[in-house]
Amino acid sequence: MDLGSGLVEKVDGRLARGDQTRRAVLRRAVDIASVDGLEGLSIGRLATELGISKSGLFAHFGSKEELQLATSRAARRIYADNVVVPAYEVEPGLGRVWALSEHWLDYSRSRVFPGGCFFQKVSHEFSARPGAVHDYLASVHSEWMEIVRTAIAEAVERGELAGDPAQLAFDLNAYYEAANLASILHDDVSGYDRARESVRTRLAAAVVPGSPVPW
Amino acid sequence: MDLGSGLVEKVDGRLARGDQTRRAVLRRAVDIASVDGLEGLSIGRLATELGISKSGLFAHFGSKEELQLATSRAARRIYADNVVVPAYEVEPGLGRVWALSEHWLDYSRSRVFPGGCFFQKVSHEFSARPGAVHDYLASVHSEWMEIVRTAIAEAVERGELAGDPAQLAFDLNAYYEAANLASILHDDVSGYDRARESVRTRLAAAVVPGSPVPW
DNA sequence: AAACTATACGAACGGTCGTATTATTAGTTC
DNA sequence: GAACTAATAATACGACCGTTCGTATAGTTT
Repeated sequence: MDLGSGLVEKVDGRLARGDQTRRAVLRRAVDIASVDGLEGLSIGRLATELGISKSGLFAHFGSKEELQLATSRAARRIYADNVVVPAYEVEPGLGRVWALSEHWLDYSRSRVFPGGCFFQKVSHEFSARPGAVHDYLASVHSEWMEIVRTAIAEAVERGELAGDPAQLAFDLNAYYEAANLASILHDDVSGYDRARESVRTRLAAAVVPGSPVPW
Repeated sequence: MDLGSGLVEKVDGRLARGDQTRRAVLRRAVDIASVDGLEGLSIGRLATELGISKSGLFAHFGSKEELQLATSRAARRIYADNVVVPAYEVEPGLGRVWALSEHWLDYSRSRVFPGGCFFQKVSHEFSARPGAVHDYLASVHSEWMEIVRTAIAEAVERGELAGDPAQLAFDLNAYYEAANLASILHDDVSGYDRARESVRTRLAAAVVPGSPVPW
């Protein structure tokens, strides 16, 4: 997963003033959007909460859609930092698949975004609408599913797992999403234990006998 | 599942004029909300699309929140008619569990609501917000999970399935939801086959040996 | 026929939305 | 310190939001 190295910095590493603002805006924007969605994220509200002017904020993005896209890109970055990067520190194979699951559930449970998984929220919001935001969110979804599928495929290649990687990736991701929704909707974290158990059972059923398991 | 027999009719079975309007409004409202959410469902837009006045429409509900609640109740009715009722025509046991899965996936695939499952959409929209709409959607979610869990528990009692009904219900529901999102986000129905396969495999692993299977 | 109720209408309210234009400030460079 | 540029603010616009009000029309009841 390319994290995008486009940090706009001055030569000495300090951020230009405009980028500080932009960064602060996006930090707040992803939090708001995870609760109220990308449409509920209004420019006026965002400016008020940050104590800056609406027009000044608007000048950074040029349009509402660009703000939504920038917010989604910022969220992807945070998502990558909290889920993908830590899992990639584990050796490829079953261990990494397990790490992906654990980090995903932790990422949702610990409310890295206050409204739960940012992409769950806004992907549903834009799922049936045309436009650049929909397309970007669909691409992030595909990218994520490919990451899970690849991790599983590596475990299969190593002889630790058996079965169709795409099918297994579908199942694991389904557990994550279901736990995320249930926990937010009912303000109850028990869904994460359910999901963890589902992941463990599903993986156990696909483990090649004799392989060591990470749980 | 109580479908609510509160049909407001005149003695001869004809609907009063106001209820005809109300019914037409809600029929359109659930479709709009399944695409653009319950916040994207604006009173002005709804009135324009139906060719009636904004104020006349508004008088039927009294507030935006009441319209959202009425829309959600109408959607629940449609959901029950398309998923729960047909499945309940099958004898309790593994067959009914399978029927629930098949009808759910059909309900989503056939776009009973143009934006996919109404409750998937709006549950995410209101998952992190307080209010009566959130509470109602949470109760519908619980009600649905209980329906699935009970159907599974009946199959366990009959000796057709083994395992924790709540855990199994969590898994099956997760497959439904994941298929729904993937199919809408990517405009691709292949997720339904994935989900069907996941359901079949998951149930097969829980079937008590010797029991006949419905697939 | 008269009285009453249910239903729908048009106009307007204050507020917020996204957006555009213009002015003012702050930072950097010579 | 002056000149220039980048960043932020001020102000305003038209559109739409949910909501309220007063009124007209249709249906029902007496």
